[in-house]
Amino acid sequence: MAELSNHHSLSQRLHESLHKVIRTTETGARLPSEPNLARRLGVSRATLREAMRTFETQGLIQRRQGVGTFVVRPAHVIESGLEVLESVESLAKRIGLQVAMGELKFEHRPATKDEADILQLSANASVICLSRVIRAEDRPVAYFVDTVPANVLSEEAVRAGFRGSVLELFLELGEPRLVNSRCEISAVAADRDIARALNIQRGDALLRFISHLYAVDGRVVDYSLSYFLPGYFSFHVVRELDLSNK
Amino acid sequence: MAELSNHHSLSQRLHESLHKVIRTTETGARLPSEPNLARRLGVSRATLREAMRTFETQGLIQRRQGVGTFVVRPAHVIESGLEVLESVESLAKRIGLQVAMGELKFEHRPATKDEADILQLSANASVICLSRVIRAEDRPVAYFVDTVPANVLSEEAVRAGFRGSVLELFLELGEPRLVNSRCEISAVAADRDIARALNIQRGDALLRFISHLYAVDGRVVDYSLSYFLPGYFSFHVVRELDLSNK
DNA sequence: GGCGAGTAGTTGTCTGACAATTGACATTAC
DNA sequence: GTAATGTCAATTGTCAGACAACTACTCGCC
Repeated sequence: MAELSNHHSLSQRLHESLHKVIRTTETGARLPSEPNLARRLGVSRATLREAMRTFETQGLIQRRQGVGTFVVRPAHVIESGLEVLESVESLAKRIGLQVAMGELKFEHRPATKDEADILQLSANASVICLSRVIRAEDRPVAYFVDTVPANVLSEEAVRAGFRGSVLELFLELGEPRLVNSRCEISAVAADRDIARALNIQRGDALLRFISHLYAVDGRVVDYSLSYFLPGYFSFHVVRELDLSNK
Repeated sequence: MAELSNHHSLSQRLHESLHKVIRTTETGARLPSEPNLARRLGVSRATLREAMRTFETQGLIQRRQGVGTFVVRPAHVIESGLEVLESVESLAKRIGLQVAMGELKFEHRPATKDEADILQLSANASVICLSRVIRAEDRPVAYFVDTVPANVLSEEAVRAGFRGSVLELFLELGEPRLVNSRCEISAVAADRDIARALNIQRGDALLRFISHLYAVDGRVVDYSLSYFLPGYFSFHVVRELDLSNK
Protein backbone atom coordinates (compact mmCIF):
# COMPACT_ATOMS: atom_id res chain seq x y z
CA MET A 1 0.00 0.00 0.00
CA ALA A 2 2.59 2.55 1.08
CA GLU A 3 5.55 0.79 -0.37
CA LEU A 4 6.63 3.54 -2.72
CA SER A 5 6.28 6.41 -0.31
CA ASN A 6 9.89 7.28 0.37
CA HIS A 7 11.06 7.63 -3.18
CA HIS A 8 9.41 10.93 -4.00
CA SER A 9 7.88 11.37 -0.62
CA LEU A 10 7.36 15.11 -0.67
CA SER A 11 6.07 15.21 -4.24
CA GLN A 12 3.95 12.19 -3.54
CA ARG A 13 2.42 13.61 -0.39
CA LEU A 14 1.84 16.97 -1.99
CA HIS A 15 0.18 15.28 -4.94
CA GLU A 16 -2.23 13.49 -2.65
CA SER A 17 -2.95 16.53 -0.53
CA LEU A 18 -3.62 18.63 -3.56
CA HIS A 19 -5.81 15.96 -5.08
CA LYS A 20 -7.83 15.93 -1.92
CA VAL A 21 -8.22 19.70 -2.00
CA ILE A 22 -9.41 19.50 -5.58
CA ARG A 23 -11.78 16.63 -4.89
CA THR A 24 -13.37 18.42 -1.97
CA THR A 25 -13.84 21.62 -3.93
CA GLU A 26 -17.03 21.70 -5.88
CA THR A 27 -17.00 21.83 -9.64
CA GLY A 28 -16.63 25.33 -10.97
CA ALA A 29 -15.45 26.80 -7.68
CA ARG A 30 -12.14 28.60 -7.30
CA LEU A 31 -9.23 27.13 -5.44
CA PRO A 32 -7.37 29.23 -2.86
CA SER A 33 -4.66 31.40 -4.41
CA GLU A 34 -1.29 29.82 -4.99
CA PRO A 35 0.52 31.63 -2.17
CA ASN A 36 -2.25 30.63 0.22
CA LEU A 37 -2.33 27.03 -0.88
CA ALA A 38 1.44 26.78 -0.74
CA ARG A 39 1.49 28.01 2.84
CA ARG A 40 -1.37 25.73 3.77
CA LEU A 41 0.26 22.66 2.26
CA GLY A 42 3.69 23.59 3.56
CA VAL A 43 5.54 23.79 0.27
CA SER A 44 6.98 26.53 -1.87
CA ARG A 45 4.94 28.07 -4.62
CA ALA A 46 7.18 26.64 -7.32
CA THR A 47 6.69 23.11 -6.06
CA LEU A 48 2.98 23.63 -5.72
CA ARG A 49 2.77 24.91 -9.26
CA GLU A 50 4.46 21.80 -10.58
CA ALA A 51 1.93 19.64 -8.81
CA MET A 52 -0.90 21.77 -10.11
CA ARG A 53 0.47 21.39 -13.59
CA THR A 54 -0.05 17.67 -13.24
CA PHE A 55 -3.74 18.11 -12.58
CA GLU A 56 -4.04 20.76 -15.23
CA THR A 57 -2.62 18.30 -17.74
CA GLN A 58 -5.21 15.79 -16.64
CA GLY A 59 -7.89 18.39 -17.13
CA LEU A 60 -9.06 18.51 -13.53
CA ILE A 61 -8.31 22.18 -13.04
CA GLN A 62 -8.07 25.19 -15.25
CA ARG A 63 -5.88 28.21 -14.50
CA ARG A 64 -6.68 31.70 -15.68
CA GLN A 65 -4.08 34.37 -15.24
CA GLY A 66 -5.30 37.27 -13.20
CA VAL A 67 -8.37 35.39 -12.07
CA GLY A 68 -7.61 32.14 -10.37
CA THR A 69 -7.64 28.39 -10.64
CA PHE A 70 -10.92 26.60 -11.08
CA VAL A 71 -12.02 23.04 -10.66
CA VAL A 72 -13.50 21.44 -13.71
CA ARG A 73 -14.53 17.85 -13.93
CA PRO A 74 -13.85 16.18 -17.24
CA ALA A 75 -16.76 14.16 -18.53
CA HIS A 76 -14.88 10.96 -18.97
CA VAL A 77 -13.81 10.74 -15.35
CA ILE A 78 -17.38 10.70 -14.16
CA GLU A 79 -18.51 8.62 -17.05
CA SER A 80 -16.04 5.91 -16.20
CA GLY A 81 -16.40 3.90 -19.32
CA LEU A 82 -14.27 1.15 -20.72
CA GLU A 83 -11.09 3.14 -20.43
CA VAL A 84 -11.07 2.44 -16.72
CA LEU A 85 -9.94 -1.03 -15.84
CA GLU A 86 -12.64 -2.42 -13.63
CA SER A 87 -14.00 -5.84 -12.89
CA VAL A 88 -17.44 -6.67 -14.15
CA GLU A 89 -18.48 -7.29 -10.56
CA SER A 90 -17.66 -3.74 -9.48
CA LEU A 91 -19.22 -2.39 -12.67
CA ALA A 92 -22.40 -4.30 -11.91
CA LYS A 93 -22.39 -3.04 -8.36
CA ARG A 94 -22.17 0.53 -9.58
CA ILE A 95 -25.15 0.20 -11.87
CA GLY A 96 -27.15 -1.62 -9.20
CA LEU A 97 -27.13 -5.06 -10.71
CA GLN A 98 -26.81 -8.11 -8.47
CA VAL A 99 -24.43 -10.63 -9.95
CA ALA A 100 -23.33 -14.03 -8.77
CA MET A 101 -20.72 -16.43 -9.97
CA GLY A 102 -21.96 -19.78 -11.19
CA GLU A 103 -19.96 -22.97 -10.94
CA LEU A 104 -16.22 -22.45 -11.32
CA LYS A 105 -14.35 -24.79 -13.60
CA PHE A 106 -10.74 -24.93 -12.52
CA GLU A 107 -7.88 -26.36 -14.54
CA HIS A 108 -4.18 -26.56 -13.82
CA ARG A 109 -2.46 -27.86 -16.91
CA PRO A 110 0.43 -27.28 -19.35
CA ALA A 111 -0.03 -24.29 -21.62
CA THR A 112 -1.06 -24.90 -25.19
CA LYS A 113 1.18 -23.45 -27.86
CA ASP A 114 -1.07 -20.45 -28.43
CA GLU A 115 -1.36 -19.74 -24.73
CA ALA A 116 2.40 -19.96 -24.25
CA ASP A 117 2.77 -17.55 -27.12
CA ILE A 118 0.33 -15.01 -25.77
CA LEU A 119 1.53 -15.23 -22.19
CA GLN A 120 5.19 -15.19 -23.24
CA LEU A 121 5.91 -18.51 -21.53
CA SER A 122 8.35 -21.25 -22.29
CA ALA A 123 6.96 -24.33 -24.00
CA ASN A 124 6.43 -26.54 -20.98
CA ALA A 125 5.13 -23.95 -18.52
CA SER A 126 1.85 -24.59 -16.79
CA VAL A 127 -1.16 -22.34 -16.55
CA ILE A 128 -4.27 -22.00 -14.46
CA CYS A 129 -7.48 -21.74 -16.38
CA LEU A 130 -10.69 -20.47 -14.79
CA SER A 131 -14.06 -20.70 -16.53
CA ARG A 132 -17.33 -19.57 -15.03
CA VAL A 133 -20.74 -18.24 -15.85
CA ILE A 134 -21.94 -14.98 -14.38
CA ARG A 135 -25.58 -14.82 -13.42
CA ALA A 136 -27.78 -11.79 -12.86
CA GLU A 137 -31.46 -11.73 -12.06
CA ASP A 138 -31.40 -15.50 -11.99
CA ARG A 139 -30.24 -15.88 -15.54
CA PRO A 140 -26.80 -16.38 -17.15
CA VAL A 141 -25.55 -13.13 -18.66
CA ALA A 142 -21.86 -13.63 -19.26
CA TYR A 143 -19.22 -16.30 -19.63
CA PHE A 144 -15.60 -15.72 -18.64
CA VAL A 145 -12.45 -17.70 -19.28
CA ASP A 146 -9.21 -16.50 -17.68
CA THR A 147 -5.84 -18.06 -18.36
CA VAL A 148 -3.06 -17.17 -15.93
CA PRO A 149 0.53 -18.42 -15.75
CA ALA A 150 0.86 -20.76 -12.78
CA ASN A 151 3.92 -18.88 -11.54
CA VAL A 152 1.85 -15.72 -11.24
CA LEU A 153 -1.10 -17.12 -9.36
CA SER A 154 -0.95 -20.18 -7.14
CA GLU A 155 -3.65 -22.79 -6.87
CA GLU A 156 -4.00 -22.05 -3.16
CA ALA A 157 -4.51 -18.34 -3.72
CA VAL A 158 -7.34 -19.12 -6.08
CA ARG A 159 -9.01 -21.54 -3.68
CA ALA A 160 -8.63 -19.09 -0.83
CA GLY A 161 -9.55 -15.79 -2.41
CA PHE A 162 -11.20 -16.13 -5.79
CA ARG A 163 -14.65 -14.62 -5.82
CA GLY A 164 -15.25 -14.16 -9.52
CA SER A 165 -12.64 -11.67 -10.68
CA VAL A 166 -8.99 -12.31 -11.41
CA LEU A 167 -8.42 -8.56 -11.53
CA GLU A 168 -9.72 -8.05 -8.00
CA LEU A 169 -7.78 -11.03 -6.75
CA PHE A 170 -4.58 -9.51 -8.09
CA LEU A 171 -5.42 -6.18 -6.50
CA GLU A 172 -6.10 -7.82 -3.14
CA LEU A 173 -2.89 -9.80 -3.23
CA GLY A 174 -0.95 -6.70 -4.27
CA GLU A 175 0.98 -8.94 -6.63
CA PRO A 176 1.60 -8.78 -9.53
CA ARG A 177 1.54 -5.01 -9.82
CA LEU A 178 -0.73 -4.12 -12.69
CA VAL A 179 -0.68 -1.25 -15.13
CA ASN A 180 -3.28 -1.68 -17.80
CA SER A 181 -5.14 -4.04 -20.02
CA ARG A 182 -5.49 -4.19 -23.76
CA CYS A 183 -8.94 -5.22 -24.71
CA GLU A 184 -10.06 -6.19 -28.18
CA ILE A 185 -13.73 -5.93 -28.91
CA SER A 186 -15.73 -7.94 -31.37
CA ALA A 187 -19.08 -9.54 -32.00
CA VAL A 188 -19.32 -13.29 -32.41
CA ALA A 189 -21.98 -15.90 -32.80
CA ALA A 190 -22.31 -18.28 -29.89
CA ASP A 191 -20.82 -21.70 -30.48
CA ARG A 192 -22.34 -24.87 -29.05
CA ASP A 193 -20.53 -24.88 -25.71
CA ILE A 194 -21.12 -21.24 -24.92
CA ALA A 195 -24.72 -21.42 -26.08
CA ARG A 196 -25.29 -24.25 -23.65
CA ALA A 197 -23.51 -22.44 -20.80
CA LEU A 198 -25.51 -19.26 -21.33
CA ASN A 199 -28.74 -21.03 -22.13
CA ILE A 200 -29.19 -19.41 -25.53
CA GLN A 201 -29.40 -20.56 -29.13
CA ARG A 202 -26.35 -21.47 -31.13
CA GLY A 203 -25.55 -18.53 -33.41
CA ASP A 204 -26.99 -15.85 -31.15
CA ALA A 205 -24.99 -12.63 -31.13
CA LEU A 206 -22.55 -12.10 -28.25
CA LEU A 207 -20.19 -9.31 -27.41
CA ARG A 208 -16.68 -10.64 -26.87
CA PHE A 209 -13.72 -9.03 -25.13
CA ILE A 210 -10.28 -10.48 -25.57
CA SER A 211 -8.07 -8.94 -22.89
CA HIS A 212 -4.40 -9.02 -22.13
CA LEU A 213 -3.61 -7.80 -18.65
CA TYR A 214 -0.16 -6.26 -18.27
CA ALA A 215 2.02 -5.98 -15.17
CA VAL A 216 4.60 -3.28 -14.54
CA ASP A 217 7.43 -5.48 -15.78
CA GLY A 218 5.66 -5.90 -19.12
CA ARG A 219 4.55 -9.48 -18.56
CA VAL A 220 1.10 -10.58 -19.64
CA VAL A 221 -0.34 -11.94 -16.40
CA ASP A 222 -3.84 -12.76 -17.56
CA TYR A 223 -5.35 -13.66 -20.88
CA SER A 224 -9.09 -13.58 -20.77
CA LEU A 225 -12.08 -14.16 -22.99
CA SER A 226 -15.35 -12.57 -21.94
CA TYR A 227 -18.68 -13.21 -23.62
CA PHE A 228 -21.58 -10.91 -22.83
CA LEU A 229 -25.22 -11.39 -23.55
CA PRO A 230 -26.52 -8.17 -25.11
CA GLY A 231 -28.68 -5.96 -22.97
CA TYR A 232 -27.40 -6.53 -19.46
CA PHE A 233 -24.27 -4.45 -19.46
CA SER A 234 -23.59 -1.11 -21.05
CA PHE A 235 -20.08 -0.56 -22.30
CA HIS A 236 -18.98 2.70 -23.72
CA VAL A 237 -15.86 4.63 -24.59
CA VAL A 238 -15.24 8.32 -24.68
CA ARG A 239 -13.23 9.00 -27.78
CA GLU A 240 -11.13 12.14 -27.75
CA LEU A 241 -10.15 14.17 -30.75
CA ASP A 242 -6.47 13.74 -31.48
CA LEU A 243 -4.93 17.19 -31.63
CA SER A 244 -1.31 16.13 -31.56
CA ASN A 245 -0.74 15.93 -35.31
CA LYS A 246 -1.12 19.53 -36.33
CA MET B 1 -5.34 27.21 -36.54
CA ALA B 2 -3.26 29.70 -34.57
CA GLU B 3 -6.13 31.48 -32.92
CA LEU B 4 -5.11 30.73 -29.36
CA SER B 5 -1.46 31.50 -29.73
CA ASN B 6 -1.12 34.77 -27.90
CA HIS B 7 -2.96 33.77 -24.77
CA HIS B 8 -0.29 31.60 -23.26
CA SER B 9 2.23 32.30 -25.94
CA LEU B 10 5.37 31.59 -23.96
CA SER B 11 4.01 28.44 -22.34
CA GLN B 12 2.62 27.36 -25.65
CA ARG B 13 5.85 27.89 -27.54
CA LEU B 14 7.91 26.27 -24.83
CA HIS B 15 5.58 23.30 -24.84
CA GLU B 16 6.06 22.83 -28.55
CA SER B 17 9.80 23.32 -28.44
CA LEU B 18 10.15 20.85 -25.64
CA HIS B 19 7.90 18.37 -27.38
CA LYS B 20 10.13 18.61 -30.40
CA VAL B 21 13.22 18.02 -28.31
CA ILE B 22 11.62 14.95 -26.78
CA ARG B 23 10.38 13.65 -30.11
CA THR B 24 13.80 13.97 -31.67
CA THR B 25 15.52 12.23 -28.79
CA GLU B 26 15.57 8.51 -29.14
CA THR B 27 13.74 6.32 -26.69
CA GLY B 28 15.75 5.63 -23.56
CA ALA B 29 18.26 8.42 -24.17
CA ARG B 30 18.90 11.18 -21.68
CA LEU B 31 17.77 14.72 -22.24
CA PRO B 32 20.21 17.59 -21.67
CA SER B 33 20.32 18.72 -18.06
CA GLU B 34 17.71 21.19 -16.93
CA PRO B 35 20.01 24.21 -16.70
CA ASN B 36 21.29 23.45 -20.20
CA LEU B 37 17.87 22.94 -21.69
CA ALA B 38 16.56 26.07 -20.02
CA ARG B 39 19.36 28.15 -21.52
CA ARG B 40 18.89 26.52 -24.88
CA LEU B 41 15.13 27.13 -24.95
CA GLY B 42 15.45 30.61 -23.51
CA VAL B 43 13.38 30.17 -20.37
CA SER B 44 14.06 29.88 -16.69
CA ARG B 45 14.55 26.52 -15.10
CA ALA B 46 11.32 26.82 -13.12
CA THR B 47 9.26 27.37 -16.23
CA LEU B 48 11.00 24.58 -18.02
CA ARG B 49 10.32 22.23 -15.14
CA GLU B 50 6.61 22.99 -15.29
CA ALA B 51 6.56 22.15 -18.95
CA MET B 52 8.51 18.97 -18.30
CA ARG B 53 5.99 18.04 -15.67
CA THR B 54 3.33 18.06 -18.36
CA PHE B 55 5.17 15.47 -20.38
CA GLU B 56 6.04 13.49 -17.29
CA THR B 57 2.33 13.31 -16.47
CA GLN B 58 1.68 12.04 -19.96
CA GLY B 59 4.35 9.44 -19.47
CA LEU B 60 6.66 10.62 -22.23
CA ILE B 61 9.60 11.28 -19.98
CA GLN B 62 10.85 9.99 -16.67
CA ARG B 63 12.95 12.02 -14.26
CA ARG B 64 15.39 10.51 -11.83
CA GLN B 65 16.99 12.67 -9.23
CA GLY B 66 20.74 12.66 -9.39
CA VAL B 67 20.73 10.96 -12.77
CA GLY B 68 18.75 12.82 -15.37
CA THR B 69 15.62 12.86 -17.46
CA PHE B 70 14.97 10.07 -19.89
CA VAL B 71 12.66 9.64 -22.82
CA VAL B 72 10.25 6.74 -22.63
CA ARG B 73 7.54 6.01 -25.10
CA PRO B 74 4.30 4.70 -23.69
CA ALA B 75 2.80 1.81 -25.59
CA HIS B 76 -0.74 3.10 -25.68
CA VAL B 77 0.15 6.22 -27.62
CA ILE B 78 1.37 4.13 -30.48
CA GLU B 79 -1.48 1.71 -30.09
CA SER B 80 -4.09 4.33 -30.87
CA GLY B 81 -7.18 2.34 -30.10
CA LEU B 82 -10.79 3.32 -29.71
CA GLU B 83 -10.01 6.12 -27.29
CA VAL B 84 -8.87 8.22 -30.22
CA LEU B 85 -11.69 9.67 -32.23
CA GLU B 86 -11.01 8.71 -35.77
CA SER B 87 -13.09 8.01 -38.83
CA VAL B 88 -13.30 4.46 -40.07
CA GLU B 89 -11.83 5.65 -43.35
CA SER B 90 -8.65 6.89 -41.72
CA LEU B 91 -8.50 3.82 -39.53
CA ALA B 92 -8.76 1.64 -42.60
CA LYS B 93 -6.07 3.64 -44.33
CA ARG B 94 -3.74 3.11 -41.39
CA ILE B 95 -4.15 -0.64 -41.43
CA GLY B 96 -3.79 -0.76 -45.19
CA LEU B 97 -7.35 -1.58 -46.07
CA GLN B 98 -8.96 -0.05 -49.16
CA VAL B 99 -12.47 1.09 -48.42
CA ALA B 100 -15.08 2.70 -50.62
CA MET B 101 -18.45 4.18 -49.90
CA GLY B 102 -21.42 2.48 -51.50
CA GLU B 103 -24.56 4.29 -52.53
CA LEU B 104 -25.46 7.17 -50.22
CA LYS B 105 -29.03 7.45 -49.08
CA PHE B 106 -29.77 11.03 -48.20
CA GLU B 107 -32.79 12.30 -46.26
CA HIS B 108 -33.75 15.75 -45.13
CA ARG B 109 -36.81 15.45 -42.92
CA PRO B 110 -38.33 16.48 -39.59
CA ALA B 111 -36.78 14.81 -36.57
CA THR B 112 -38.62 11.95 -34.95
CA LYS B 113 -39.37 12.30 -31.28
CA ASP B 114 -36.43 10.09 -30.27
CA GLU B 115 -34.04 11.92 -32.54
CA ALA B 116 -35.16 15.30 -31.24
CA ASP B 117 -34.60 13.97 -27.75
CA ILE B 118 -31.12 12.68 -28.40
CA LEU B 119 -29.99 15.70 -30.39
CA GLN B 120 -31.59 18.14 -27.94
CA LEU B 121 -33.77 19.71 -30.62
CA SER B 122 -37.17 21.32 -30.48
CA ALA B 123 -40.06 19.21 -31.69
CA ASN B 124 -40.35 20.50 -35.23
CA ALA B 125 -36.64 20.80 -36.08
CA SER B 126 -35.36 19.06 -39.17
CA VAL B 127 -32.45 16.70 -39.50
CA ILE B 128 -30.24 15.30 -42.19
CA CYS B 129 -29.92 11.56 -42.25
CA LEU B 130 -27.14 9.79 -44.14
CA SER B 131 -27.09 6.03 -44.66
CA ARG B 132 -24.46 4.17 -46.60
CA VAL B 133 -22.66 0.87 -46.91
CA ILE B 134 -18.89 0.69 -46.64
CA ARG B 135 -17.19 -1.78 -48.92
CA ALA B 136 -13.74 -3.30 -48.64
CA GLU B 137 -12.16 -5.89 -50.88
CA ASP B 138 -15.28 -5.78 -53.02
CA ARG B 139 -17.61 -6.81 -50.26
CA PRO B 140 -19.84 -4.88 -47.82
CA VAL B 141 -18.24 -4.72 -44.39
CA ALA B 142 -20.09 -2.00 -42.52
CA TYR B 143 -23.27 -0.01 -42.50
CA PHE B 144 -23.46 3.54 -41.16
CA VAL B 145 -26.38 5.81 -40.36
CA ASP B 146 -25.65 9.37 -39.25
CA THR B 147 -28.30 11.78 -38.07
CA VAL B 148 -27.29 15.44 -37.94
CA PRO B 149 -29.35 18.51 -37.06
CA ALA B 150 -30.03 20.48 -40.24
CA ASN B 151 -28.82 23.70 -38.62
CA VAL B 152 -25.41 22.12 -38.03
CA LEU B 153 -24.82 20.75 -41.49
CA SER B 154 -26.38 22.13 -44.65
CA GLU B 155 -27.59 20.06 -47.53
CA GLU B 156 -25.16 21.86 -49.85
CA ALA B 157 -22.17 21.12 -47.61
CA VAL B 158 -23.01 17.44 -47.77
CA ARG B 159 -23.41 17.43 -51.55
CA ALA B 160 -20.17 19.33 -51.96
CA GLY B 161 -17.87 17.68 -49.48
CA PHE B 162 -19.20 14.39 -48.11
CA ARG B 163 -16.90 11.52 -48.88
CA GLY B 164 -18.06 8.95 -46.37
CA SER B 165 -17.33 10.43 -42.97
CA VAL B 166 -19.32 13.05 -41.10
CA LEU B 167 -16.45 13.42 -38.67
CA GLU B 168 -13.99 14.31 -41.41
CA LEU B 169 -16.48 16.66 -43.02
CA PHE B 170 -16.81 18.54 -39.74
CA LEU B 171 -13.05 18.70 -39.39
CA GLU B 172 -12.65 20.03 -42.91
CA LEU B 173 -15.32 22.67 -42.45
CA GLY B 174 -13.84 23.65 -39.10
CA GLU B 175 -17.38 23.95 -37.82
CA PRO B 176 -18.79 22.84 -35.44
CA ARG B 177 -15.77 22.60 -33.17
CA LEU B 178 -15.66 19.09 -31.77
CA VAL B 179 -14.41 17.75 -28.48
CA ASN B 180 -15.22 14.09 -28.12
CA SER B 181 -17.62 11.34 -28.79
CA ARG B 182 -19.39 8.94 -26.49
CA CYS B 183 -19.62 5.56 -28.03
CA GLU B 184 -21.70 2.70 -26.72
CA ILE B 185 -20.68 -0.75 -27.81
CA SER B 186 -22.89 -3.77 -28.18
CA ALA B 187 -23.49 -6.88 -30.21
CA VAL B 188 -26.70 -7.30 -32.14
CA ALA B 189 -28.24 -9.69 -34.59
CA ALA B 190 -28.74 -8.29 -38.08
CA ASP B 191 -32.32 -7.40 -38.90
CA ARG B 192 -33.81 -7.82 -42.35
CA ASP B 193 -32.82 -4.44 -43.78
CA ILE B 194 -29.26 -4.52 -42.56
CA ALA B 195 -28.82 -8.14 -43.56
CA ARG B 196 -29.86 -7.22 -47.08
CA ALA B 197 -27.58 -4.16 -47.18
CA LEU B 198 -24.57 -6.14 -45.97
CA ASN B 199 -25.41 -9.24 -47.92
CA ILE B 200 -25.51 -11.54 -44.89
CA GLN B 201 -28.09 -13.71 -43.17
CA ARG B 202 -30.70 -12.31 -40.87
CA GLY B 203 -29.60 -12.96 -37.31
CA ASP B 204 -25.86 -12.90 -38.04
CA ALA B 205 -23.82 -11.25 -35.31
CA LEU B 206 -22.78 -7.65 -35.83
CA LEU B 207 -20.80 -5.22 -33.74
CA ARG B 208 -22.73 -2.01 -33.21
CA PHE B 209 -21.49 1.40 -32.11
CA ILE B 210 -23.97 4.02 -31.01
CA SER B 211 -22.12 7.32 -30.94
CA HIS B 212 -22.98 10.79 -29.78
CA LEU B 213 -20.59 13.40 -31.10
CA TYR B 214 -20.20 16.45 -28.89
CA ALA B 215 -19.20 20.00 -29.82
CA VAL B 216 -17.45 22.47 -27.54
CA ASP B 217 -20.72 24.11 -26.56
CA GLY B 218 -22.09 20.79 -25.36
CA ARG B 219 -24.45 20.20 -28.26
CA VAL B 220 -24.81 16.75 -29.75
CA VAL B 221 -23.98 17.39 -33.39
CA ASP B 222 -24.13 13.86 -34.71
CA TYR B 223 -25.96 10.74 -33.67
CA SER B 224 -24.69 7.71 -35.46
CA LEU B 225 -25.28 4.00 -35.66
CA SER B 226 -22.46 1.87 -37.04
CA TYR B 227 -22.74 -1.82 -37.80
CA PHE B 228 -19.56 -3.79 -38.42
CA LEU B 229 -19.17 -7.20 -39.91
CA PRO B 230 -16.83 -9.18 -37.66
CA GLY B 231 -13.32 -9.78 -38.88
CA TYR B 232 -12.56 -6.75 -41.01
CA PHE B 233 -11.78 -4.20 -38.38
CA SER B 234 -9.98 -4.55 -35.10
CA PHE B 235 -11.17 -2.34 -32.29
CA HIS B 236 -9.46 -2.24 -28.97
CA VAL B 237 -9.25 -0.17 -25.83
CA VAL B 238 -6.42 0.26 -23.41
CA ARG B 239 -7.94 0.18 -19.96
CA GLU B 240 -5.98 1.92 -17.25
CA LEU B 241 -6.03 1.05 -13.61
CA ASP B 242 -7.83 3.70 -11.62
CA LEU B 243 -5.55 4.81 -8.80
CA SER B 244 -7.50 7.86 -7.74
CA ASN B 245 -9.76 6.30 -5.10
CA LYS B 246 -7.37 5.27 -2.39
C1' DG C 1 -26.29 56.29 -16.54
C1' DG C 2 -22.02 55.45 -18.90
C1' DC C 3 -17.08 55.51 -19.03
C1' DG C 4 -12.28 55.52 -17.90
C1' DA C 5 -8.52 55.39 -14.52
C1' DG C 6 -7.01 53.23 -10.66
C1' DT C 7 -6.28 49.32 -7.62
C1' DA C 8 -6.11 44.96 -5.29
C1' DG C 9 -5.61 40.27 -6.20
C1' DT C 10 -4.20 36.41 -9.10
C1' DT C 11 -1.38 33.64 -12.13
C1' DG C 12 3.03 33.70 -15.17
C1' DT C 13 7.96 34.02 -15.15
C1' DC C 14 12.65 34.83 -13.48
C1' DT C 15 16.78 34.58 -10.50
C1' DG C 16 19.82 32.46 -7.52
C1' DA C 17 20.55 29.46 -4.12
C1' DC C 18 20.83 25.15 -1.36
C1' DA C 19 19.38 20.13 -0.39
C1' DA C 20 19.12 15.31 -1.77
C1' DT C 21 20.39 11.72 -4.63
C1' DT C 22 23.15 9.23 -7.85
C1' DG C 23 27.08 7.19 -10.28
C1' DA C 24 31.91 7.03 -10.94
C1' DC C 25 36.30 6.91 -9.17
C1' DA C 26 39.86 6.70 -5.75
C1' DT C 27 41.18 4.93 -1.36
C1' DT C 28 41.51 1.84 2.35
C1' DA C 29 41.08 -2.47 5.09
C1' DC C 30 41.36 -7.25 5.02
C1' DG D 1 43.01 -9.41 -5.11
C1' DT D 2 38.72 -7.91 -3.44
C1' DA D 3 35.28 -5.79 -1.09
C1' DA D 4 33.96 -2.00 1.60
C1' DT D 5 34.34 2.96 2.22
C1' DG D 6 35.11 7.85 1.26
C1' DT D 7 35.08 11.68 -2.01
C1' DC D 8 33.38 14.41 -5.67
C1' DA D 9 30.97 16.20 -9.64
C1' DA D 10 26.62 16.16 -11.92
C1' DT D 11 21.68 16.19 -11.79
C1' DT D 12 17.12 16.75 -10.16
C1' DG D 13 14.19 18.44 -6.04
C1' DT D 14 12.90 22.36 -3.36
C1' DC D 15 12.94 26.95 -1.67
C1' DA D 16 12.39 32.22 -1.06
C1' DG D 17 11.52 36.45 -2.97
C1' DA D 18 10.71 39.43 -6.60
C1' DC D 19 8.52 41.51 -10.65
C1' DA D 20 5.47 41.23 -14.90
C1' DA D 21 1.02 40.44 -17.02
C1' DC D 22 -3.54 40.10 -16.58
C1' DT D 23 -8.45 40.49 -14.63
C1' DA D 24 -12.35 42.01 -12.17
C1' DC D 25 -13.94 45.46 -9.55
C1' DT D 26 -14.59 50.17 -7.55
C1' DC D 27 -14.96 54.90 -7.66
C1' DG D 28 -15.01 59.28 -9.36
C1' DC D 29 -15.91 62.13 -13.45
C1' DC D 30 -18.68 63.55 -17.21
